[in-house]
Amino acid sequence: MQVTKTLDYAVRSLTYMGNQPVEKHSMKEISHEQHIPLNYLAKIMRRLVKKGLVRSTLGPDGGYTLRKLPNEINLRDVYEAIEGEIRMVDCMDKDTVCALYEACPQLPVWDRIQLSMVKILEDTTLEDMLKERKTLKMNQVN
Amino acid sequence: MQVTKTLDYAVRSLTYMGNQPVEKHSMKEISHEQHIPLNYLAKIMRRLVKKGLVRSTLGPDGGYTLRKLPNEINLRDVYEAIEGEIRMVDCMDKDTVCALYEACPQLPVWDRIQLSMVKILEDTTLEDMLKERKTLKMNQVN
DNA sequence: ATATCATGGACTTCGTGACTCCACAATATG
DNA sequence: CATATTGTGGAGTCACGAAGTCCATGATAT
Repeated sequence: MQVTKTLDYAVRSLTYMGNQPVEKHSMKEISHEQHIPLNYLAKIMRRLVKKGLVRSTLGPDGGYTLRKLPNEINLRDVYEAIEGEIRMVDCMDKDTVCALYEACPQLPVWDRIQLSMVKILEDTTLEDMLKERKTLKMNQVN
Repeated sequence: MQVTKTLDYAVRSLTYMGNQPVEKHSMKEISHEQHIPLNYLAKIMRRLVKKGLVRSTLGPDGGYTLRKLPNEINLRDVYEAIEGEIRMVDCMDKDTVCALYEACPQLPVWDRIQLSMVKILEDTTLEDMLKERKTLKMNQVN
């Protein structure tokens, strides 16, 4: 029930990109600015590319660009790009068979929690997070 | 972000006990009825005893008894007995220092999710789960 | 042609979930 | 009192996945 470092890295990379005026960012830049191990970041970025959240260009002056606007990328997309489908318990997988399924007392609870979690993730875009951060910063200054 | 088997075992043991007319249940009985490895169940029960959810008696005819009524035991108690304090990200730990804490864009989101999860867990008692199960069963029969 | 970027795979390390095993302590019953 | 029956508590095993490293390869701007 914990947020992995990998997911944290992904979110940080994306919010960083969304917050910069420039469009293109090299792995080196992101790695350095966000303190993420370069080689590990490479693996993370590939998943974001595969999911279509980010476009990559090769060669010198290559790098990554957000494929959508920050207000069009929600956290559910990011979560699923990194962790795969959201599933609180294995028996929620339709391929898994559980003898108790029909009468399982727990399932409705985990389902409720999962639904509320998914809703919050869906309702939160990169832009929301960046706005919230700026508000926090202003509060800090005053 | 998954429910561990251990937590599942704990919940199943408790709901099983809460659903039986008898008060006392041996590890053997619970293990057999709920298909939980005996030796592993022993470790789980220890945590429930330590947290005060269950009382244990030794010797022949010994076993475990719920210390409260099923409507007085909520899932948060069970969760924390098994997994410890609920915390989505490590930086929510007050002993952990994070340089970005004040301006972290993600923290509010994980916090919202954690709060909604805790609320659902707190609002759900063993009795709630058992009632829900019975409803499900009836639906199944009809 | 070469330096600079991302890609993709193999590999290592470490922690933890899910167990097992066993010696020990308490206690009910004959 | 002896013994069988129960839970206690600690050590140890095993597999898997998160986190991270390394490197050969492929694309491309200059």
